[in-house]
Amino acid sequence: MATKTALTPPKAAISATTADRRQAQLEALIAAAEKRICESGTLSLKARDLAADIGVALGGLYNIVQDMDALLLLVSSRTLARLGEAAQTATGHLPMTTRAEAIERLVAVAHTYLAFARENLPLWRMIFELRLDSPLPDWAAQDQLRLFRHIGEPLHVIMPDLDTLALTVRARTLFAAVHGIISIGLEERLIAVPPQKLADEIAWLTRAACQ
Amino acid sequence: MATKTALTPPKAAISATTADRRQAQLEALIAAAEKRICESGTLSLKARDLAADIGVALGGLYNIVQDMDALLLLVSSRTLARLGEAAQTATGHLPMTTRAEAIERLVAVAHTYLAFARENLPLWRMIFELRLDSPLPDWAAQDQLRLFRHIGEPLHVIMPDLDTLALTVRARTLFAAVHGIISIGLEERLIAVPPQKLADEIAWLTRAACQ
DNA sequence: ATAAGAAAATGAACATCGTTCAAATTCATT
DNA sequence: AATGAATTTGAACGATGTTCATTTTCTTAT
Repeated sequence: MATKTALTPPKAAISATTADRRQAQLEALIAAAEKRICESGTLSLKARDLAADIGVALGGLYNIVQDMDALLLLVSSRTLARLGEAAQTATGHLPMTTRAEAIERLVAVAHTYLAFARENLPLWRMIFELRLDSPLPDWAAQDQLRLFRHIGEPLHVIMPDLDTLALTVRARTLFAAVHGIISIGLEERLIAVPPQKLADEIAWLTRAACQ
Repeated sequence: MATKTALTPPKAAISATTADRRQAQLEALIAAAEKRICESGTLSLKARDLAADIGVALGGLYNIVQDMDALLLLVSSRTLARLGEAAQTATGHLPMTTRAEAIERLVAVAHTYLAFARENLPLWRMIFELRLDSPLPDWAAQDQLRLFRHIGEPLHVIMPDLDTLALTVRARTLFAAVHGIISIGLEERLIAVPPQKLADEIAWLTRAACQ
């Protein structure tokens, strides 16, 4: 398989069209999955529907993607990338030279996270519902770690005494706390913080954690 | 059905044995489900296995319980009850007359929650993974609301200025924050707080929120 | 005690899934 | 135009939760 492909490097044009078709199929598949997840939730995402969406036989899905989990991981990665862009455009320009500025930037990051979760609820849920059998691939791990700079950098200004390790732990604690409030809040569980109070409570907690 | 049973109150002995058998079956079913969840996780809980466990035909399950979700709700309720007992025995005796005492009691409640989640991981996860189609029954709602007194009472001492509504919201915020830290932490996700630092970080956040 | 009738238990059948794989089809090269 | 490889197909498989006609058990009245 891999050796065969390696033996035909001169025929670049043909190899390219084949590979490009696969890539196009993959992107169509990811797009179809995203659309269906947004419209009906991850739970009702069905292999047969996706195959029909992109005009491929049922079994053809498994030529494009290893299995359903692999597809969900790709969707997840794309969602995380969009979250990163949202954080960058919404908070990247905010100053954080002073401690007070850094705190407000952290509040802004948290609010951006809330807004993103609200506007992408099914896709956002999927990220945390996904339970992989195999270990997380490196590229997916990098996706997640990169996002933490949006928390780590302001936090470094706010808590300058903490060493790198302690700062990492503290960033994760703060993220998990805010995530918990949003997660339970947007699930509209019985014991959830009411939706219209989420932003205030998140700001309160973030500021309290920074004092 | 219900009218029939109501029409035979004098035959208490017979009615009782029939009803008692159902109750015994139900309890056996719940116990079997708990055991299987603890051993292999909620995901691999199968109707056929449970039927075999309690010595009933596959279809017989649906004479005992409406469907799988109803069973999971019963298991969930039982787990919440045990969590309530754990909180009561571990923190019920701690003083909370002064503000400092109330804060430490809140930290103790959070640590009890962490310990319970650790020791009952699959059952504890199930509570939050459960997504019901039908609305939560009242008795299940009461199960959850009752638990919040363990947070609300100390919090009332710590934040005496807050009215009842604000206090409820604040209690839910604090719970959700701590829950988020534990939830992500015990899932051992990439971005989780490391397990051995969970207790410290939870204590830090709880105290920070109370200053 | 026994038969009739009600209640409960049974397990085969159904609809839905994700996934596989032998067969058919398409494509590229000679 | 033919040959051989690569790709696509969709029927089939094994699980799974749930249903329901049939069988079995139990209760009650004679």
